[in-house]
Amino acid sequence: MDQKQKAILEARANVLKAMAHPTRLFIIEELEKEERCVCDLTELIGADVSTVSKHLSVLKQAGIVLSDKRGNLVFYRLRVPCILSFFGCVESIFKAQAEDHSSLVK
Amino acid sequence: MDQKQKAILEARANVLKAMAHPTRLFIIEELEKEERCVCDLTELIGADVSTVSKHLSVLKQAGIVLSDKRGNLVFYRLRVPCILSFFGCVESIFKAQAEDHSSLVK
DNA sequence: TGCGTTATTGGCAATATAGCCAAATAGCCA
DNA sequence: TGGCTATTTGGCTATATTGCCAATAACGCA
Repeated sequence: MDQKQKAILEARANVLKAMAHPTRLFIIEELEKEERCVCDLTELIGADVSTVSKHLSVLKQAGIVLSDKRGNLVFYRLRVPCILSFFGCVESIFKAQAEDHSSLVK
Repeated sequence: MDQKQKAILEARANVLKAMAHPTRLFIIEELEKEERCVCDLTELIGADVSTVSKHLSVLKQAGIVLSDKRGNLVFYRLRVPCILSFFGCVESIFKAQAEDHSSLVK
């Protein structure tokens, strides 16, 4: 693992780490539909505003979302449209697990 | 966020969390090429065997890899082939970041 | 059987993360 | 300006993660 490769792997890991939380995945799914203000997301998530704000800042730091202040509200949106296409693969992991279990039952 | 959705998001987050470490991403890349024993991976990574073993067990727990003991060696391989296709999207995040920076410089 | 090799597990210290409350900040409008 | 709303930040505690060393387990071979 040379230095350059290490840097690439760290950068990728940072993006994944930012996504690796249920609340943040939820936010990503919501923003996939349309941009949202912090207040809407807070309502949907049902946690403290400060908690939601911190999750958003993690996503922003990782380059996953962009924010846009308009008047009193801050709107967030996805920076790249592809994030969710990620999950075809993740789902195939679950499928493989299910198959393994069913073969145990046989 | 109902209970069912929450469970799905948690399951996905677990897979991402398992991937979200430079060493584990490296392992995934190596296993994409071919299966590997713990000793080879340890050599390539340059950490303590116990550390590598624990990373592997995180990947296994998450359903990302499978292991196979043959004689004295334990070989690991990817459970699903698509893991790395993940990164087209991640890379597009970096690209977007680079573009933003260059537009600042203008 | 006993030794050397490979891998996993337990335990520990250092560090990072999550979520809440409270305080600070920013913008609107009367 | 003063008060109201929306958001971010600081501070705290609880919990999780990382990586090393030491101990244990599993296997092959002399």
